[in-house]
Amino acid sequence: MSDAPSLPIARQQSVRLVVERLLRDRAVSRAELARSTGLSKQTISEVMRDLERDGWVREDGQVQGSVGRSAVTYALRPDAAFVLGVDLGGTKLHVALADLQGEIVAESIEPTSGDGGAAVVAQIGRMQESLLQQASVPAQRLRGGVMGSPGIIDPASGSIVIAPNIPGLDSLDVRAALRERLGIDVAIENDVNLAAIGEHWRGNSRKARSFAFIAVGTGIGMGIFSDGYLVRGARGAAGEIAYLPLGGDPYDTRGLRLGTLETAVGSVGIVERYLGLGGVPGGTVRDVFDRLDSDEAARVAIDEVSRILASAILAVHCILDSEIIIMGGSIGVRPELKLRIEEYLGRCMRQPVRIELSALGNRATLIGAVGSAIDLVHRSLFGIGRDAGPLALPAMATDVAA
Amino acid sequence: MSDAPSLPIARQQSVRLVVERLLRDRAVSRAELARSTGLSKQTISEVMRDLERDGWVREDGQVQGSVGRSAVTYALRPDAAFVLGVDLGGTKLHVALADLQGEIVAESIEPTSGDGGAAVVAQIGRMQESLLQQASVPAQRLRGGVMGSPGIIDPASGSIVIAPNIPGLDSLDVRAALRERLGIDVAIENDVNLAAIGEHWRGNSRKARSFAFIAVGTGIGMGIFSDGYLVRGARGAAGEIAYLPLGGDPYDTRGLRLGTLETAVGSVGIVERYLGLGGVPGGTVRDVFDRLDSDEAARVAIDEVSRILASAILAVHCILDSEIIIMGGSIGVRPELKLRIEEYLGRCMRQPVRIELSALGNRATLIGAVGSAIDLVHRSLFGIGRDAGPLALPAMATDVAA
DNA sequence: CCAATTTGTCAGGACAGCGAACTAATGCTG
DNA sequence: CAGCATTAGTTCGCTGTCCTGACAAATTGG
Repeated sequence: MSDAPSLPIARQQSVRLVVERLLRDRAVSRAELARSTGLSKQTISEVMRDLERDGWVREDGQVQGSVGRSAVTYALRPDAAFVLGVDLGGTKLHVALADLQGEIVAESIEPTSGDGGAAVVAQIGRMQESLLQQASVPAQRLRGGVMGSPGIIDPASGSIVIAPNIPGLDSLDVRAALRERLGIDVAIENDVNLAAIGEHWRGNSRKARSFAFIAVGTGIGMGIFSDGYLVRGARGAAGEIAYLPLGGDPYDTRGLRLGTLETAVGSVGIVERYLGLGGVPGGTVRDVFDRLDSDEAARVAIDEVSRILASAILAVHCILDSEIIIMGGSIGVRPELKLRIEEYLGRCMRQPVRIELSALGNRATLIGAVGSAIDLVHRSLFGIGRDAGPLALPAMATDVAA
Repeated sequence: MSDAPSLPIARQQSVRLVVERLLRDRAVSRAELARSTGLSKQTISEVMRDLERDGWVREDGQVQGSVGRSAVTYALRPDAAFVLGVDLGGTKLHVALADLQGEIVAESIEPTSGDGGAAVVAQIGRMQESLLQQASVPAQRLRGGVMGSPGIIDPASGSIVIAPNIPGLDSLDVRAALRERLGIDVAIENDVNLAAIGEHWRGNSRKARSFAFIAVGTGIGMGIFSDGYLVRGARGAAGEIAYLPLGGDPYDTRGLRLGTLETAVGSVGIVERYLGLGGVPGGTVRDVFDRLDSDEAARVAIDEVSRILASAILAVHCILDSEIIIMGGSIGVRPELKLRIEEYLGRCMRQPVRIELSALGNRATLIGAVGSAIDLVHRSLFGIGRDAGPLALPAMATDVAA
């Protein structure tokens, strides 16, 4: 905090090099730091003295080299700062408090307030205070946060353009309101994009620099990583595959309104399809899946949905050449669906793309929010990867690439 | 050249700041540089003295401020270094020699040698020597090059994985062979990607940070920019929209082999479609377009192609949220096609994406190669934007964003 | 217990960058 | 036309980072 603004450029650079190294390996000795950064031993000593004085690092054990004096190793203090991750859904509001290592120290879920944007901001504020108290974290240690929300977020301003589920959220300057109420800067990002970030950080696409996360549930959406960077698009609407012209006629007015693909494979579409095939009325998507083995209509319906999803994945893969596709969302994580999609993919691709189920399930957005928040805090404190835009996450804590 | 390796980090940083500013505005005074970089006047003076001594910049006129002493302005010397741009097509080989400002000082076209990869490399070598002589440029001033080729280029190694038109090119280490023969480092990139870079640099998408360049000709391909970066994909196959599951059945074996979309709207597909509608046999795509007003079969055929292309553009736009779509390639640049596509887009999108024709035509790849080569040389000389991968072009000369 | 090796600190020097004072050039004004 | 305000660019002295080299401290192996 006190160092970033005032320190001269040269020292900032040195600090940055040291911190970047410390982010990769938990415990590093001063001598090792000197070797790997190319700085001299004294420079390292000085930097470490300052970092330790300000509470950013601490001694963390020793290391016995085969011969010679043993070295004291240093590690970042996970409790040097904390971040807030928020998953704002239409029905549930999930807030987590985590330290700089990504360890969640407190979290809570509440039904989302139905009284509009300002009430939701106040609710988040109350939950934040409760979590801070619960984990005995002083408020000034909280250094930033990220909130995921359905809808479209303008990449330039970071404000919500379209918020489908929460009335009055798009008319409010949520970011300013959150800063006012919480006392920290909170970046806002599309929930599916954050889920993709979560899977990249702690999930099933950790090693992939190019992948897509497809969420199939009530609606359908996608988060895209390309070369390790989140793809947002010109207006923050990249990955809105609800409107893909597959599974129906894109010139139909209904597809124009709700999205052709979403109409075909969203939860409403699946149930309608099942009924159209003579299925038993009065059930949900869950029931359709449960009847897969006994009910021919269910089998055919899910088969058709899988076929459409496979062609959507083919389309995505053609355009993005992703290394892996992660399936998420309440419907997307069903293994029965994955099996069928893989079968169809085998019939329309020479080298079918790898499909994996989300490892984080309904926590993906929350974990992505925490990960992004940690990255943002690192960036603001040490200027790491400052050339990259916010939430680009190329130098993320777990990114092992040199 | 001689400065980059030996200079201390702080000075390199200063030089980099100065050069980045000079790349944006042609002529800048020292006082202005001091203000915009935040460095002190003396530091600027010293940096400029060194740069001028080494031949990178020169005095370039004066400027009259409304009041006060007039300032001497400096500009980068365009002739400080030269680059080679190569467009390697299946039938034509196009090579250009350009200075650091992107001014092409000599260029030539030859039929591509039919004797395979090694012969092509030798041919490029001969053309390079001829161009250097023609423009009286000493060989040591040539500092780098970029070559565009159809096929898939591995993003990690930069070598050609699949080269459809030139036999023996994929088995050869083209990059090493070119370095050996030309004496410079030559990066290789997909031709459509380079065309997209060309349009971004000097064409119709100059201000767009997210756009797609779609080339429709014998085949169909796409180059993608997202947030100012070229999207390559995991294996360099991003933008291979030939396989999009539109305009046909993706589970058909023919679509699997040739690509569903390409089968439908490639030149062969257009002619076949025209014949199937009862058109006059024995013509080319050009003839079909020429008969648009007189021949009902031609009108319907082009209409259907436009409808399919519109849905492809819709698919691309859903996934990428591009600001603008540039149409290129021998078929893609036809205004008749653009008109019809726009009509269909108006019927399947609430806010139709902007469509523009390529401003560079069949020179797009060559110009993109020159632009990337200049960017690479800037990068290697001054370490500009070193965090970004090769050819990412975020700090390109014409990029006005701060 | 000593030699070898590695860790970490203590000086001294080199140098980039800054601030302030100063000189130089230009336009405006009385 | 002289003087003043303003801007451009230089010289000088200072601060602070970083490096080299020497040295003390700690640890292992013989």
